Amino acid sequence: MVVEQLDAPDPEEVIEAAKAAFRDGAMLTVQARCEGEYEGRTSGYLGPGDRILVAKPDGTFLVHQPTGHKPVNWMPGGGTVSPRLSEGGAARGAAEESSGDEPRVAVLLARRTNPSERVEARILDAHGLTRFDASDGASYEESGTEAEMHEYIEQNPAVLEEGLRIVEHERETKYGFIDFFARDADGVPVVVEVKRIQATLNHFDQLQRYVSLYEESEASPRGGGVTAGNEEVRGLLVAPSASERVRRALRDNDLEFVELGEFGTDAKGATEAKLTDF
Amino acid sequence: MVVEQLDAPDPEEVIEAAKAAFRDGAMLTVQARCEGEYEGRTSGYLGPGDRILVAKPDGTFLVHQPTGHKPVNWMPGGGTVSPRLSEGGAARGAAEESSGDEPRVAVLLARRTNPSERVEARILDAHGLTRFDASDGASYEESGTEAEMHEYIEQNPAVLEEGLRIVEHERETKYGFIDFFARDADGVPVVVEVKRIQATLNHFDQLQRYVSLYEESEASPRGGGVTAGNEEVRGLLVAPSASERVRRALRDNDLEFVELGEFGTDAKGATEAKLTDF
DNA sequence: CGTGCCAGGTGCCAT
DNA sequence: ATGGCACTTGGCACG
Repeated sequence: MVVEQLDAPDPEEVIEAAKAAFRDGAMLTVQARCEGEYEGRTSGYLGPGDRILVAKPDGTFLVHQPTGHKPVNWMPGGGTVSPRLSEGGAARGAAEESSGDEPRVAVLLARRTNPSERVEARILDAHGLTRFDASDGASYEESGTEAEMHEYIEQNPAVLEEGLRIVEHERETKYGFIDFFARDADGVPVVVEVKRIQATLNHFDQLQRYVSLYEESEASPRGGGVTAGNEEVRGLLVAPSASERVRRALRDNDLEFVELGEFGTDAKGATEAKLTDF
Repeated sequence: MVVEQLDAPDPEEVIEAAKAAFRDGAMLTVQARCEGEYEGRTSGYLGPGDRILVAKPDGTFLVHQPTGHKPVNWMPGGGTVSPRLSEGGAARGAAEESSGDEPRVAVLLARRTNPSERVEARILDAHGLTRFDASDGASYEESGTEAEMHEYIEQNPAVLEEGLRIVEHERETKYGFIDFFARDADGVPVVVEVKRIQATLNHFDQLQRYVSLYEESEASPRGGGVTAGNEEVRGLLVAPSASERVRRALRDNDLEFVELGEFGTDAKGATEAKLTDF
């Protein structure tokens, strides 16, 4: 049996099922009305409502509200999720609990260290529970990444500029990594920063950091010359597009923008994915 | 009935349940062996394996493998998820499908525009399905955010430096937003960038951008003076910590680092959360 | 709607 | 472990 479902389990059943699932390395899904609490890098509280809880064998824990892409609360893998029975009432403070005979509720507590943090979900009403003995050996294969864009540029530096010669890829410098260090047709050094998406001000920042570094570090060994020699380093920001703010920032700082989109589909045999389009 | 569970539903049942759930604005969870495919900002493929699929009424769609915090495939809200029956076989290419009498499989297709992208999950074997008519009016309340750190600094500018006076919060400039614009005890202008976490090179970049901008924009109206007057602007990066690289970058560019952690727990009545510590 | 920027960012890979 | 950086980043706030 790959899955095992419980309908409206009581707290004890939730705890039992959760313990068994974690013991056996199964995934657990619970549909429930619950409260949530997080304490760690920040802290927060989520009042009662209907959510889906997911616990994975690697310690991952997710609390999903009915809307939104991100879990409202979560714990990355590496820690542990421990189920336990607790007194009813709000997670907020014990003061609200008046009498001692409140109904017991199931609690899922996810913890980890480094950073030290915890998520607690108090299951006020479990509507459904599913245990899933999942087995998955596949891993996601992606293409169209910036790494591929780098390869494409390295193979076809002329798409950036005629006569450009790539000297080094991922050059490490005192302040960070330059995507490409190159020289133009006249031998002038060129620092290249590549972005797969529309360029932002932070991307401009990066390029500016690398270029000003280069100016410094290469100018200093000259010694004698005052602000000598090598203002002649160029900076290229390569991206499919850029906002006007970014273009102006580049211009004002004597940096250049190279528009490059649809890499890999230009020169080579392209027009392939168009068939499954609609 | 808040939840409705199906055990090992056949493809037709999956489609029916999915249609009904989407029509009624319910959340859908499916435990299944499936393939995944994404096409949009990049493209990618995920071979067969056991995963949990979650579809929300707002168009959110998630594919979760047995490990990892992030869904392996997903679609943010705003689009639509549409269920449909399709021929069996790999999503990879129609060429692999030899005969026409393959078993039909249920497919969940999530799409949106702007950006145009789609995720397709081909459900090869549905182990379990749960429909959840969830109702959740609560929203997450968080504290310890950078916004609160800003408030704290605005109330207690002396924690940054004795005699510092905050002039403006969130000042907009030509290239972006300065967290604080201030003046020190001598009236010298100070640009302040605040980070809640360990400072990174990008954070240094931001501060550097704002400072050099200030130097420019204030120097130009002076007109006559050659590189006149106002090199005298200071830049402060405020964060709980910073790597050595960042500290050096700051030093080399005549910017300053102010270590500030545990904001709000210093001056005020603190030592509160320590009780629920273990 | 785009632009800028924070996020409990997360994940990957390097030293 | 720490650091630098991309990410189908997502999300919010503001012009």
